[in-house]
Amino acid sequence: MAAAPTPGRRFWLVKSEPDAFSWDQQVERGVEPWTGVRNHMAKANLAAMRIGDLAFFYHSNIGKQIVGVVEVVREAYPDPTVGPDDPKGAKGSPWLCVDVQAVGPMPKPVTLAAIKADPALAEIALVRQSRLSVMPISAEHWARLCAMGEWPA
DNA sequence: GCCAACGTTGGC
DNA sequence: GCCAACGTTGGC
Repeated sequence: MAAAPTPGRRFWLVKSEPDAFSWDQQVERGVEPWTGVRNHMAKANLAAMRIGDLAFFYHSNIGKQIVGVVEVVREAYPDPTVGPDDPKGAKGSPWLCVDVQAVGPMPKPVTLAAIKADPALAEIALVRQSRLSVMPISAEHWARLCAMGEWPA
């Protein structure tokens, strides 16, 4: 069961529309570059990720639930999907991506409805900033969400 | 399909 | 630098 979190390890949540990139695809590929983030706050969060950090994999729009856990295996580097004619990529610093590896599926996916129904989770960014696609999760919230999902580690 | 939230763009 | 218009995201 859950030992104390590794010191220094931080926790995140990343969103993907399963139509575009799903948990099943993440599992098939193992390691996958997390690309396409075009929001400065989300970019700052990518830049803060360290190898060994863990993130919930959340399906937005379809499912609206946490379906798995991934681990950061490569820290932030320039997003190769930014084209030279990308209006957002052309100016200023490049957009970033990280590589993540599937760790395992959430035994019991944690739905947005369940998260919203839990007063202890009322402050998480998933609820408060619904449009942010990469966000930090506190150790306390991580533990609670893991418990809700019956995550074995 | 609608709408709220919110980031971006462009006129001034 | 302000702010209205517009586009996008994502929940409902």
